[in-house]
Amino acid sequence: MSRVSATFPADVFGEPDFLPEPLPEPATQSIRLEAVFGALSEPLRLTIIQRLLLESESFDHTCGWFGFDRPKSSLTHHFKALRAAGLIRQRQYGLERRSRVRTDDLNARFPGLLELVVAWTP
Amino acid sequence: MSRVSATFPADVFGEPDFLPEPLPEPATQSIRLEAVFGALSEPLRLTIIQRLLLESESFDHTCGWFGFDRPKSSLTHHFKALRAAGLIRQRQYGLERRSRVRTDDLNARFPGLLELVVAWTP
DNA sequence: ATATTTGTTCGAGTTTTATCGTACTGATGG
DNA sequence: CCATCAGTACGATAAAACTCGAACAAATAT
Repeated sequence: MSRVSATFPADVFGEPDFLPEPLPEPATQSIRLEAVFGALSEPLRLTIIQRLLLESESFDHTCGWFGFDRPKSSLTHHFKALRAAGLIRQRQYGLERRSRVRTDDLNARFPGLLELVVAWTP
Repeated sequence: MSRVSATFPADVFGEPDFLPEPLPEPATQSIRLEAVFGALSEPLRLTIIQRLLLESESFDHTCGWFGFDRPKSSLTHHFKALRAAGLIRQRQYGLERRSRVRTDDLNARFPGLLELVVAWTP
C-alpha cells in the first residue's frame, strides 16, 4: 500500500488532508430527538457510540475495529441506523467505511446527550 | 364527595396528606438508560413527559387530562410503558390514576435528560 | 488475473411494538 | 341498587425492528 494513496487508512498515518465525502446523512437541523432516542435504545448501538466517544483517538474507526461477534450484515444494519438517526458520520476509505460520532452537531442540538452515553454502564 | 375523603382529587384541593402507594415501578438504581431511551422514542410518550414537565402545576395528572384523541386502551399501554421504564410514578386516587415524572430520580441518575425533553419541539 | 479483505444488499424468519375493539373492574353518586 | 366514570385486561391484527445467512461488489495485494 502506497504512503500517498488516496485511500490509506486513517489509523496508521492520521487523518488525510482530503477527506472523502460523508455518506448521506441528515442535516444537523433535521436530527430528531425521538429518532436519536430510538437509535440509542439498542444496547449494541449504545455501545458503539460510547466506545467511539471513549476510545476514539484522533481518527475514525471501521466497524471491524469494535470486535463484535456478530454477522457483518447485522453490523451494517446497526451502523446504518446510527447514521440515519444522525448520530454518526461515515466516510469511505478504499475498502473501509469509517465512523465517527457527530459530536459537534449533537452537542449543539442536544446538549448533555453525549455525556449520558459516556456515563452509561452496560 | 367529601372534603376528607382518602381519594379526593389532588387537582382540586392540592396534594393529600397521605398519598396512595405508587404502583409497582423500578427502583431508582435499576432504571436503565436504554429503556428510558426506548420509552422516549415514541412521540406520544415524549409528549406526555414534556407536558408533565412543562404544564404540571403542583399536582399529578390523569391520562384524560392530556386530551389525546386515542382509545383508552392505547393510552393505558403508553402510560404503562413509561412507568415500566421508570419515567413516571403513578398513584391511584379512587377512580383516577395520576402520573408524575420521577424528576428527582431521573435527574440523579441521568442529569440533563429531562432538559432535553423539555426543549423538544414536536 | 486471482485471491483476500471490507462491507453491502437481499430476503426470510423471529421477535417486539403499536393500535384498538370489546369486555371487564372498582369507585362514586343518585 | 343501578348508572356512570376512569381506567385496565385481554386478544387480535398490523407494523417495525432485530438477526443472520447467502450472494454480491469494489478496492487491494500478490
